Amino acid sequence: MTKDGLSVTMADVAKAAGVSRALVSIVVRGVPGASEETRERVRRIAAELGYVPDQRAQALRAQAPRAIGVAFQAVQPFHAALVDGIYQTCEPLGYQVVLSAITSAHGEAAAISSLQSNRCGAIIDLSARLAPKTLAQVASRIPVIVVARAVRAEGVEYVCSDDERGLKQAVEHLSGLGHRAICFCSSADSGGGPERLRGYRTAMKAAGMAADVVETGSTEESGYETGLSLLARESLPTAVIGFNDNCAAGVQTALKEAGIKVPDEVSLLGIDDTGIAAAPYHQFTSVRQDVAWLGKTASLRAIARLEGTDGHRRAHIIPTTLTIRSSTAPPRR
Amino acid sequence: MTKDGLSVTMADVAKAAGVSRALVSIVVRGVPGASEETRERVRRIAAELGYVPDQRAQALRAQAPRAIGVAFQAVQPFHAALVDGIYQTCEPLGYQVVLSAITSAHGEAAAISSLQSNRCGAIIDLSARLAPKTLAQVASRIPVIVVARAVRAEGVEYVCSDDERGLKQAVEHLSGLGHRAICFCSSADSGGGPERLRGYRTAMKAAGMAADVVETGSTEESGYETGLSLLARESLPTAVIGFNDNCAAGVQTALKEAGIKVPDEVSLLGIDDTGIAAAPYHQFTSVRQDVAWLGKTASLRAIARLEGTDGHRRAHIIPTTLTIRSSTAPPRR
DNA sequence: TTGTAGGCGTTATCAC
DNA sequence: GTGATAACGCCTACAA
Repeated sequence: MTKDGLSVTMADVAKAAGVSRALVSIVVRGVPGASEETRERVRRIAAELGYVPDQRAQALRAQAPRAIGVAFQAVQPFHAALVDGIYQTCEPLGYQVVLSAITSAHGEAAAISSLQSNRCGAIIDLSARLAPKTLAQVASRIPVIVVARAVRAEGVEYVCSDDERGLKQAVEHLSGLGHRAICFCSSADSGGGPERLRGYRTAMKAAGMAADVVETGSTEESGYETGLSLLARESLPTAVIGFNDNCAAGVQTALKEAGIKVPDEVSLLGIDDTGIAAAPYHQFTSVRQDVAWLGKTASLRAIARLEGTDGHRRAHIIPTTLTIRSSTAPPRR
Repeated sequence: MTKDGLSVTMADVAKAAGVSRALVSIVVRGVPGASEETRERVRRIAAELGYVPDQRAQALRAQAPRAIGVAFQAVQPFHAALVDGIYQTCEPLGYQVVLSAITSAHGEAAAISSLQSNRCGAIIDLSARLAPKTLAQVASRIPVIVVARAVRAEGVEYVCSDDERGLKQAVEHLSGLGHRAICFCSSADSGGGPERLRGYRTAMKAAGMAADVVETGSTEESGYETGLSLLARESLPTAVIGFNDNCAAGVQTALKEAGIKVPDEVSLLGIDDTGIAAAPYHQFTSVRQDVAWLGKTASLRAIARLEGTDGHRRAHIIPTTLTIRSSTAPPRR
């Protein structure tokens, strides 16, 4: 039972054990300087009292910051996977992960500011939408690593997938199967949007095909709308690349409702290779982003910058791979 | 430019402005005790230096904790909405929100422990899977509020939707339409699972119908599997209630693939009323959980317990409502 | 093996 | 209107 709701402190443990605070510190940290007997007794009393070291006091005392701040959007499954990867990399290395969510009530600026006031040594921003100038200002004080968006701002590093090359892989896969009419659902505003579009155009040109771009969004719903617009055409393309898996799923639903079979009549390709692509009734061929690698790279860069062991770099481009499933096949003659 | 990468402190501002630290404190907090002229100058210099108050030091100095800890799973869209609601309630009231993610690399116990060592005054657990005894132990030191799971543990409060009544609403809606063969996809292990099942059984009995329960999971994939198992029966039920919207979506996909039309041949009902249910090509009738209300209630309880203004209560049950869309209709004769 | 002193950044109290 | 001083909980020296 704690006294008056206040949390139990190191001094409480020391008093209860009849030793000094420093000794308690030695024991809980497991450093040499105490007899095994004392160690045992102090540990037992600490456990009885429910003592938990105060991280904030520890951090305040510490010279160098040992916390990595992460600004993320809770609604994004992609972010969830990245956060997981960041924990996996940072905690074993002894770095605390401090989270700040970007929500409607708590924007990106508030999230970053909260991370700053928690004295994080570096910030990983999974959803950089702020003006480059603003980010540069933050970066002049704390190392900033942006994930999944190519931000050109002074002092800001970014880590993202090689979207351009990913689209090239997608187009080459389809053209290798014999497709000549390949439509790309583009979403210019989304992260990686410009790169994906550029990669598509370049690859189509290289293969001697005419580009066929439809502007859409990154949601399943917008994919569905796009699917309807394709069905309204005189003739369907033989293959469609969704902006991402969500979008491809929406396209598929629209096609299915119209009785168009995938891949018999139209081949369908997603991007990101999320759980949706792998679901048994989708089985999309998809351009895979290596989320674990992205998270690990961002973490390691954050730590390197924090420790000052390494200078600033601008970009880290992570390769993509193509996961081939049953949604792509040669076109019907 | 900061010196040596160390963050700028109140003392730095004081020195640069040629005043004492206490005066800087007065200015940044906006409390009376400084001339408007000085105020202006200090503020300007603080901004130039990029001074941000150290929250950890503030908290250390403060007598009572003013932080609410939240343990959540980033992969859950439901949690994202709750976190949003918690920010919306806590921050305007002057409480800091401290997040700790529950991931594969960082389990529930680690998340709670991290919250404790950050000296949060109360913990909101969105994903309580720990043994009640373990939770009770935590609750003996810090107020614990569990969301979306009825946890019977000493000292633990929980806030959840009235799942039992929600299922009753669902069954009554269907029986009102004339359905007599209503199948429920149950997921006993998920949050609210037992309550939903109980509500279904009670309502079916009250309506004089035989219960028809299929065990499934909470994912779209498991719904798809369940859909296949229903198709293998001699005759389909005239209505199916998915364990949640994901599950219902999976069932729908399986039915559609087999050429079964919703709601013409089978009525389909989801639970949670997420974006999936509202999507144009699903349009599920769904039992709505009031996520904003859940988040607000959990936050207010956490604050009340932290401030000690209010004693412990056990449960807070939030009513559900039925959102009726086009996936439910009278059965075919 | 154990205890003492000092300081991390902040704020509250009290003199000036 | 302003400036010293102490204290929050912890850790690193250093002294006993």
